[in-house]
Amino acid sequence: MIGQTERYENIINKLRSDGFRITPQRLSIIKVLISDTSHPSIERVYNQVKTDFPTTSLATIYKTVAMLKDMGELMEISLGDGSNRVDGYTPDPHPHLICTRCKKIVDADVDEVNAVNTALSQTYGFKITGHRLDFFGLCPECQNHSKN
Amino acid sequence: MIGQTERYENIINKLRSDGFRITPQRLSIIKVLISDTSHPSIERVYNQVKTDFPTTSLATIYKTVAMLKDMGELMEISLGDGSNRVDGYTPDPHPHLICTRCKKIVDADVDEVNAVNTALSQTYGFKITGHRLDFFGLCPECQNHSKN
DNA sequence: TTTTCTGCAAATGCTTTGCATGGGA
DNA sequence: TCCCATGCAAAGCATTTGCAGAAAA
Repeated sequence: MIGQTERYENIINKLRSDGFRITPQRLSIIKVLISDTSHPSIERVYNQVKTDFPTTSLATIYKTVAMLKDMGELMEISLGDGSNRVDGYTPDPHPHLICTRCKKIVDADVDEVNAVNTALSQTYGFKITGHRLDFFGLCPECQNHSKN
Repeated sequence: MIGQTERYENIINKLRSDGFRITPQRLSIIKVLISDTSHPSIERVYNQVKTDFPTTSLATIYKTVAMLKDMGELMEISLGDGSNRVDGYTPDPHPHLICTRCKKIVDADVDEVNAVNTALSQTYGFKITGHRLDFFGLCPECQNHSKN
């Protein structure tokens, strides 16, 4: 796991070498994405960026997120109910634990995932390039006061 | 794994005991869903049902699919690109292998998934009630003629 | 100066909803 | 008969697109 500052520099350099322009909006969006560990919605990213750039539009957020996604710098997480979230904090694939009550999303990291990956490649002949592993359930907090 | 006929009966009985009415449209939709192994889109289900009931509306398909989803009889699979598919063939959670080139979806079944499940519960304290495991990559066929 | 990016607004596409009619129970 | 279900059309909503002006290189 590399530091945030280094990661930020890397992304900027990649943008530059890919011929993309470095705009203040993009810098702001990248900053928010790599520092927000809460798996924010696009709307939430938008609101955070707007504190820097009040004139920023939602469309720009969408475009930049799509660009970074193409570059492999972030993942999209789709909740069960149709809504989407962005995970730019850790670009490497990893499972998510999604609390169906409070909608909290926790990054999980267990070795067994690699075993599944290997087993699937060998059994089905797929060349796996990515995965989305979402586990739905109740987080420890919600297991207690979940009388509803 | 139970037979299709038995599964069909089970769903009908469950509908009845839950106070839902048995309509020819519902029967037709259920038949299509539990027999179609291709992980069809809603649109595809719609077209198949229309051969039985030409007057069927998309809205009815959506409503029935939502009902069956609530009953736990089917899953929704979200492809990377925003489009959704329905998996009503096997109601038990299982990983999907999604080919990003030809959009084929393969049901996978590997023991290692249970190990991941257990590890997550123990490590993070979540009470896991469901999961959606999508692996993206290239199927064996597309690995060959994928020069594009 | 050239070309890309931004931001607005309109368009899109999937899904849901309201409501009058039809049809199970 | 009573209500739920259907099907149409309209509404909703998140996301995408077109385009004129702004800004990076």
